[in-house]
Amino acid sequence: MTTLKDISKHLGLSVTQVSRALNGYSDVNEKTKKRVQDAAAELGYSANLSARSLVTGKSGLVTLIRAGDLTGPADASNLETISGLSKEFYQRGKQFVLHMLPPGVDPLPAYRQAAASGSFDGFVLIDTRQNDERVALLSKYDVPFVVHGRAEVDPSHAFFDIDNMAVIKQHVAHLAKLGHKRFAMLNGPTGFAYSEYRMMGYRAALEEAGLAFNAAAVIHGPMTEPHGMIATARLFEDHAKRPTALICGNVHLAKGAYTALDAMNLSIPEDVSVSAHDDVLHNLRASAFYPSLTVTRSAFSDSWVKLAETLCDMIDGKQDVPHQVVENSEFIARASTAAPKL
Amino acid sequence: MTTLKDISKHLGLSVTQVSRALNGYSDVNEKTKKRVQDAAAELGYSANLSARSLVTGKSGLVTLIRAGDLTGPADASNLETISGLSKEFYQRGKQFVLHMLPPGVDPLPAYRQAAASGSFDGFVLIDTRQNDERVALLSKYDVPFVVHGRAEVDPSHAFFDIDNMAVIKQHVAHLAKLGHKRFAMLNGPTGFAYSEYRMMGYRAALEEAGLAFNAAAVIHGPMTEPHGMIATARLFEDHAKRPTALICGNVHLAKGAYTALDAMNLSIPEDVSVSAHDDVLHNLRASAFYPSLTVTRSAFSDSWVKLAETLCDMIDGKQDVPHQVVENSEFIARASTAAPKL
DNA sequence: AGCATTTTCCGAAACGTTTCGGATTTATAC
DNA sequence: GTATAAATCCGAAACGTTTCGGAAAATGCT
Repeated sequence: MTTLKDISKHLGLSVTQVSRALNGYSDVNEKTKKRVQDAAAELGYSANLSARSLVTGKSGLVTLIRAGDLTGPADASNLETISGLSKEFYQRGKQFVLHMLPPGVDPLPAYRQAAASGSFDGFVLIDTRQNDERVALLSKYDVPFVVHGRAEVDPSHAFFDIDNMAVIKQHVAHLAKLGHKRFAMLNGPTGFAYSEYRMMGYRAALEEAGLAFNAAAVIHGPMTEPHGMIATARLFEDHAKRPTALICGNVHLAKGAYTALDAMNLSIPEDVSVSAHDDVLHNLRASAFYPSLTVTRSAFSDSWVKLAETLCDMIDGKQDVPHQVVENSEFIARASTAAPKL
Repeated sequence: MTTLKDISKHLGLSVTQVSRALNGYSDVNEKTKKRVQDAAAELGYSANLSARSLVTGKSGLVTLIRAGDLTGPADASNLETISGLSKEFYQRGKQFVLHMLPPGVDPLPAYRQAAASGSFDGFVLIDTRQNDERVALLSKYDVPFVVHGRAEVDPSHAFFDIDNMAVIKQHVAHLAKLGHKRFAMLNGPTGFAYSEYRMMGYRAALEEAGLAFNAAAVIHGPMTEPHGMIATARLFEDHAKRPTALICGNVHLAKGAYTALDAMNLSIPEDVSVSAHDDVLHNLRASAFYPSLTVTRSAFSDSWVKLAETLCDMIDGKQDVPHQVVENSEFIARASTAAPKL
């Protein structure tokens, strides 16, 4: 393993200058800078991270800790999460440590230990619930962390989120303008901040449109295709009270809804208008639906970029950058929504 | 962050003794050992991993480096790979660092840099090709690594693999015994060691059964359901030369084969016997096929346990444990194979 | 008591990097 | 040519841990 000393001996320079040359300091001659870089490349030098960590106090490690029950239908997005984060951190020079716990294990002790050891520069929190205890824990240890979504309604922590209230408002407004009066929504599971935000947006938008809110027409549950199918079937059970507009939390739910509606001989958009929020996952494209699906769109993958960027900024002590980012979603009207039949 | 020095001052001991006490050395009095441990707990001490790494030369980090084009149909197994490895290493006290490269990027430079930096105690290699350059690279740097599958026909590196020759031999033997004479096989992509091993097993088993090998009846390609469908359709195009037995590289291929055969009005097992190798992935269960699928079975998840175990043994310098493990697969005859029609 | 052993402890060096303060060289101005 | 400023370099200390070699204290043996 080549060290700075090796390079310094090889070039007749001091270790100091070699270090400064490689780290791009301004007080080293451009010529020697190049010489050093060439020598480093030639000797295959790569900095020893432990040594660097020791003196800088930063380990260069960030981590994601999760319970390992990732074998469900959300597989694909989980893989995108993990690989997306890894990729982003890698490009920013951080090592991404993945801690997958055995299924069903409470992750909190693992978080506590990781935080106490001080071995990690930062944490990424995903799948956060409202008032998530992990937020309190990491705050106590005063270690940087960034949250996907928001853990509270008015959080003090760094986060990246989409404007979930606005998302649903766009759907309702679009459908109300088309003339719909009987709405239904397939929301995510209760307890997650995004579900609550969407619920708030739903109620507010209905009120704004002068429509009554019907609690029975909102079903909370996992955002999967099977659940979308089952829940849709339940929503349309009672012929008398059938909604004419169905808003789905994501495209998987919408996919299930399509199947269920088809099975019930209801056509889209003639009998029912369907719209959804589209996270732009690779394995299910909203534009490939038939009829093509009206959506609000915010690429899931944007999150990783922002989350990584924010966390790195926090670690590097940049104060002037915003640590709370709310992204807006684009509304795309397609063929799955139309005016209701009279 | 409390350090050894803090504890030593607090107790009036030397840093040396505190270190040795915490690491359970025998040359420290039991009484002081307890005193030190209590003080450590009281002060919330947790060893600085960077400092330890620097002197021991072991970082406690193991890594998996991959090109990030994981958005294809193999998603689920990739997630199982990653989460499985992470879990196993975590339980063995190693930090699992995931390096996901942007899609299409040559991973070799990343491997070189990671190996040269000496920051990692070990590497896990998956999706290895025959004579994989990564094996040569890591061998050169003399850093421990373990391979899923084998990168050469008679490798010198540590690996965990299933006996792919025997796998196919079991299929052929079973089907030949039932009376089949016209075989076909959907194999994995060329260039991968397991595909080659399976090919060897296929040829050897046919010869053993006194049957001729027909090159046109073997199709190499991605082990996905769509490819299984397309390849099967092609194999059964020519009515005159239709095989009566089809061996599939995995259950996804088999799934595609089922669909294609159904579309061609060929029934299983009356017209065609189908069997496959089953990696026991969570998202597609062989026993849930209709008719239920005859398989050789080796749980993919066993690999992570063995790979992690082996790599940790190598890192800790255990010489007496076997570093090359070939697992046998269980053969399970089910309803998808039967004697051919006369 | 004197000596040998064992037990228990400690000082100092080392790991590879960054960084502080200052030293040396080179360029600029008069 | 000299004084001053700028550019370029370097020695030494520090980060927190482990470990080598040996020292001190306790114990055992005659």
